[in-house]
Amino acid sequence: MKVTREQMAENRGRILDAAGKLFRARGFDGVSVAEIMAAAGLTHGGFYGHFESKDALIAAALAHVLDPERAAGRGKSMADYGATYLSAAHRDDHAGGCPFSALGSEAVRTNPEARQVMTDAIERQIARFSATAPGATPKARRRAAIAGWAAMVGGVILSRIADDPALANEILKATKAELADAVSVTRPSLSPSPHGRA
Amino acid sequence: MKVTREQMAENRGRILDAAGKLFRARGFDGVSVAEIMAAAGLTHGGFYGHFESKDALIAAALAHVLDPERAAGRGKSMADYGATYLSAAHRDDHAGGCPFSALGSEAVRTNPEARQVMTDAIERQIARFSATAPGATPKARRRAAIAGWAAMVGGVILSRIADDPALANEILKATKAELADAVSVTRPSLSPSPHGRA
DNA sequence: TGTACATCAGTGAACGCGCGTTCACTGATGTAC
DNA sequence: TGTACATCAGTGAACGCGCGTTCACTGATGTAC
Repeated sequence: MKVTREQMAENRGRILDAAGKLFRARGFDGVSVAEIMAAAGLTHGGFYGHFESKDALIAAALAHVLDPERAAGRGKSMADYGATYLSAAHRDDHAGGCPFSALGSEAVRTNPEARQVMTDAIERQIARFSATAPGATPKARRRAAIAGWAAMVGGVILSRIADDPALANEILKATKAELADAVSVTRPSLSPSPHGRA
Repeated sequence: MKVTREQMAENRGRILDAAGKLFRARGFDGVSVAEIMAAAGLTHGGFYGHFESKDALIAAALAHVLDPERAAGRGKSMADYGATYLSAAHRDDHAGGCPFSALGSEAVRTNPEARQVMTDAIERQIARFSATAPGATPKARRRAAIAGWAAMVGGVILSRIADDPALANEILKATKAELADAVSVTRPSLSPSPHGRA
């Protein structure tokens, strides 16, 4: 049965929402097209009216989740962002959390469209962090932004792998603390009075 | 046709080698039992004489790759280890590289045995890095060891995702440089003359 | 505004395929004498 | 040391299942008049 154009657009959105959550929770290979469609309140046969293939959905779902218009914590500094990112709440929220920590090592092997979507998101994240990262020059701040982003992603992944809750929490806390120090501590450099944010 | 006990042990070793490489290169779901057996020079039917299931192989292959007796760069300081870890050579060597950067986000969803194997390896890595990480106290060094390890894992994963070679290499270089700085730079603290390694 | 009909979003059965796993069989091994 | 035979590692066909994808069909939509 045909459906209104608005209904169809809403259905597409629900497919993307469901795919974004399920992929992050269980991985690209851990979720079937039929499960995603069921989670969106539809039957699997209609899928190919919305997307060309499961691969195309992967790329579209990542673009949906990483949409800069909908990005979480947009006004936050790198330090604040890092504190939230490295929280137990974010670590435990696989389905709703960052796609890089949820799907990072799998994303390496997805299709070129999805890789491109993630590459753009990495560049955007670095550019955003560069504004509030520590350092006397734009170059130094960008460098700190990249290393900080790497520590966040690695920290959450390692914390999620760790079976022992104490170790898992320690990883989060340690990474968060080092990140906070890097941002707040004045690094000794050639110029004794740093020009970066104190 | 039966085979000598030594031959059987060697076959098991070849299965573990092949599984370790193929899983890192293509992911747990991206490789079939038959492919692993073929890579080990055997046919798939014999697999269940060596392992109870594919899940059991995943745990055994991770334990094999992460075996502390065979660990790479055992004598290296955290700084040296990080420089090698964050090299283009390691990033490009998916099959022979670190299982955490190759399989990190998938490992979160594997079986409890495999999780346990990886948890032990994380703890060992932290303990090892703690010996040469920067910091005035054991606590501070352990903290730096954890954050450094997180940055290494995250840095390689992000560099591998990045489709643009310039960005991919920049991520490696930036993370490596920040790590080197953290190790070499004397952090200002309450005590003006730091007790940690200079 | 009301009617007639072409369009097409969604349904659900069916497809072909590859996977993990099982099993009857083979023939070399290694033990008992 | 030599022989007879029970054991069992490896083979390859076969299994059942779930997956991505296709397709004939349905019936509400939305357009042409």
